[in-house]
Amino acid sequence: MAEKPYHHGDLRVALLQAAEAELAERGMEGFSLRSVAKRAGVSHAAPAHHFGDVQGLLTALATEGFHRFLAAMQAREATAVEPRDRAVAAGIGYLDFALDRPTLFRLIFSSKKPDFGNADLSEAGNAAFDHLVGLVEPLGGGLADIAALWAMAHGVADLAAGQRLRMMEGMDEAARIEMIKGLLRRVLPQRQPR
Amino acid sequence: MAEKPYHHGDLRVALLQAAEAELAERGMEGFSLRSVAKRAGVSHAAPAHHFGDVQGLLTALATEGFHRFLAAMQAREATAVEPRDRAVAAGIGYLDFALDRPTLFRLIFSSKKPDFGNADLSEAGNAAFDHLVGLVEPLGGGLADIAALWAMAHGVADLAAGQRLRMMEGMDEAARIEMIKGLLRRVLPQRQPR
DNA sequence: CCGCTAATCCTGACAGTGTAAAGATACGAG
DNA sequence: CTCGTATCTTTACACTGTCAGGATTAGCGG
Repeated sequence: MAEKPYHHGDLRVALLQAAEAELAERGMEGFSLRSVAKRAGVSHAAPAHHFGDVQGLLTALATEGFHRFLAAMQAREATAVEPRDRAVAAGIGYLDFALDRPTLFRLIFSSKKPDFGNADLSEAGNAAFDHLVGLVEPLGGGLADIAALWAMAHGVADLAAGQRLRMMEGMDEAARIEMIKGLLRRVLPQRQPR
Repeated sequence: MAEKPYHHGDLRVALLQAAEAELAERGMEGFSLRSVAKRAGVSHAAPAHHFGDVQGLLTALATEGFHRFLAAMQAREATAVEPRDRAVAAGIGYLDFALDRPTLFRLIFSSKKPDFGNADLSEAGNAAFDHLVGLVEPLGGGLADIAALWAMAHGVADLAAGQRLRMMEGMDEAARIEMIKGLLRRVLPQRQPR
């Protein structure tokens, strides 16, 4: 158990953790590769070997971000059984992720730094999208219904991540969730009349 | 008419134009103050006198961005008369702005670089928000209805700005607009029954 | 028209950034 | 045990934002 072993042993995941912490603290704008390396206790050029350049690091981080994003939706869905309730719950999970990790949310949806042509990242993103599609399907929804749920969930989440929903700040969490659920229900396909 | 007058004469607006062009070409991430200065044909330290630092420049640019954002909504509203149609049209204008100037849209809604505590910027942002509120008011809508319209319009616009709405890319503009109008109508307060 | 102040712009410097090249170290297969 | 190779460090370079100080000129009272 040397103080400073020349070989870290698990630098790749250590760098990803450090990058996420750095992103959470200093934000997407003030993100620094050298600072990430310092946080991981390693020289500033060490990340290059694992990720190539900063884009490679952020691409890997975004991939992990999409996995957590999907997990956040699924966690909320587990509390519901009816298809409509599950779709609404997924929207709440969408918001959860944006509130818990706003910078990761921005890295995934509003940044151009990751390489979205990367196979792993693309796959992770498609998985999240396909999951949303699968939620609308049992409701007999079409393309417009998928877009509706997605846009509403994303709109709420992105505004919340940017702290642009001051109207929500005065409410306690339960009331806030109930209000968002109401918004999401508006856009779901209505039960067929008759 | 000297070749290079020592005093530019109108450097402030020239820098703002250069900054906007730079933002459109290289994106929010690769934005460089020195490059903006070079584009305006001026030394790298010249902007400091007019804007202080890069945050000052981006704050001024964001302020102008909010004005154009509001104008984009109003331009679409002019084509409608009914209150409901006006609210829907505003949503289309929201999308117009995000598609025409995605990086400016991101500067305003997804960046932390501008100083949103700045009086001018704050006022410009509030004006846009207040305008949205004024659109929902004649519909008898409450707080939830404002949030609904805002979130739906913002969700569509932000996804479009990030080119995450591939389902829309195959459609011609008229069909796309008609689809978005349908999404926006979903969230507006329904006509009171009876 | 003169002269002075203040606004405007430039030059030079510094710390910090990402990345590439080359050297140091240690792991693991043979 | 040896040696190739993966891993990490050191060094260097161009670029960034910001600051200090100097150069230029516009504006204006006299």
